[in-house]
Amino acid sequence: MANCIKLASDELNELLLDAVGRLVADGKVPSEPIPAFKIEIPADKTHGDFATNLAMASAKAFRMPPRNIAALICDALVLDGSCFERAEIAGPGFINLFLRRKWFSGVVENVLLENENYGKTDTGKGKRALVEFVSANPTGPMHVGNARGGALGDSLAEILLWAGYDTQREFYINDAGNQIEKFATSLEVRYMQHFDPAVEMPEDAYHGADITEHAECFIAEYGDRYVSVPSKERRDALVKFALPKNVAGLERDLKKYRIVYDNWFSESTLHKNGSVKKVVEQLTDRGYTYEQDGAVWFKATEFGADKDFVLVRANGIPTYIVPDIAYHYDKLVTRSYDKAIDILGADHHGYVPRLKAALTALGAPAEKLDVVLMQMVMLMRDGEVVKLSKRSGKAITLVTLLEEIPIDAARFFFNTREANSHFEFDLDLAVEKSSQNPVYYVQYAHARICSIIRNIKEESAECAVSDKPALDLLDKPQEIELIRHIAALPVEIDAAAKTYDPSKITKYAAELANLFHKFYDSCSVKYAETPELMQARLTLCDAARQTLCNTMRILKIDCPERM
RNA sequence: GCGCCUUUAACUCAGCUGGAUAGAGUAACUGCCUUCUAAGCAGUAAGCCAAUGGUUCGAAUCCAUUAAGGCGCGCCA
Repeated sequence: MANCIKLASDELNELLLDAVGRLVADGKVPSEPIPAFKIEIPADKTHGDFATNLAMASAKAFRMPPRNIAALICDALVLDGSCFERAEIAGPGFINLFLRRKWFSGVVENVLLENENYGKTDTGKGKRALVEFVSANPTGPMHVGNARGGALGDSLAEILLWAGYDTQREFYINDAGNQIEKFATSLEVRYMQHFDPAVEMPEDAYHGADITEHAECFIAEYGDRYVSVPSKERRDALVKFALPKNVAGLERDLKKYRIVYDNWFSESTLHKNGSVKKVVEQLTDRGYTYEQDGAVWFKATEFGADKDFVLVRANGIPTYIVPDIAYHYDKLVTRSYDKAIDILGADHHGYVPRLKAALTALGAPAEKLDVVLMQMVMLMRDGEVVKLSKRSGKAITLVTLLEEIPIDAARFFFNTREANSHFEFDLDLAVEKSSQNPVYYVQYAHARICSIIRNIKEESAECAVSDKPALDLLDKPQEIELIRHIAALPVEIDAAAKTYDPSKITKYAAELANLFHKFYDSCSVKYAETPELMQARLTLCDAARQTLCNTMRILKIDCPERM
């Protein structure tokens, strides 16, 4: 039987329910429904391995003081044959439970049995999930916000995989619509400027150097062949030339960031196969649209949104949200994912209810769409905010960022905060004093463990005194603490998957590293009192290494064996 | 004006669907390498949990109001 916190917690839940059931049967407490109660892991270790507020939560229902109820429950608890050794009453009526020594040895054995799979759960078994993230505009380079979204989305997808979901990563390419028109205009102007400097770039077009480069490459290949053709032909040629290069660039840069997508989904396919048109038609057929000032509006307020919005402009061109609706309809209905997750910037928050309203109106299961809103990244340099501006061409791009700071650091750092918190990214700190970054602390722990194992294996070939290490020799507080935390990985992964929060995993990793460093400091492996103890500790080191390595694999961070 | 997010130590942030003396990392100060990696460990100092009311056995956590900051509210995406 695999030992982990999750199973112990489940077992405790049953034991408690049994005990209360007996009390009710014996008439010691009134026959009332048992109120919801919590089983938690106390922060203070003297409060046991688990604690429950059952007695306090049921005080009202049983009309008795919490401590009296706690005493009755403790008497009625049958711990024989369970993984618990004893129960104590504490504070205002908490019941604290202590695990048996043997349980801890089981944890270590289990990690080494499961190895690179330790931590995986089957919570999402049989369910398909899609995580869409970054989906940066292909008209220009990616910015720092995309760096956060990338680290977040990619780690989240990995967490879902570990939690048992059949998960895919997807990038949505906005290769149609107004942005592409603007892209075309920008390219066209740069192209024409080469032959006639008097041509001016509109204020709202893209002024970046990348546009000029594209134009120059185009000229190198085609020369003035497109100067005197109709504008449409020229624009199409330029876009057809530059856009695939940009998309390939996105793919290449993201790969450098260790992000590889399962799907690249083109918006243009939704136009070509008629899905976009169908959205408007279907909403109209169902009577959810109306005309006003020559535009087609969707009655979003009938589906819980704050206001109606335009689907088709007076000029006959649909707004950006129509292909988005078609796209999400495709995820939820055509491809029928059980879970579709979008990672979006917080500036999209008003847009989410509208999208969902339209999906609901189309009969799609909008509740299967979960949007993780990510707050802005504030870049700080010299104590001042660095403003991001795509137009100025001077914005810090993802590529520049990754040239400045190690990828390990970036991926870890962006996942140290919840998506929902504003992120202050100190460039000076990340660049100059990168050793302060917690990622090094975690990697150092891994390298240290490897070093210990390496040393012992080199020096004493006979380090294995028996096939089955005497793991119950591990009883120092630092050893127990370490094991307890190792045992928590599967719960932590489930929690991260449930709340869509990879920062739980970075916190877990940092805590694990910390507990290892403490263990290292007080429990020598090489100079253990007996060979048996040395072997037991060596085994624990290996389990800690494996656990640390697994969390770092989730975050796609290197596990260095030497530092 | 309306909506979303934020406000906890000097700085950056945790605090899990209300629970036991409010935590961590930086920065500051003090110890610890003639033994496995000191990128480490141990310790000290540092808080009116933005403010005020409310809900109850119990609130940093839930509710209301206020204040400060960020972001939205387009026939832009």
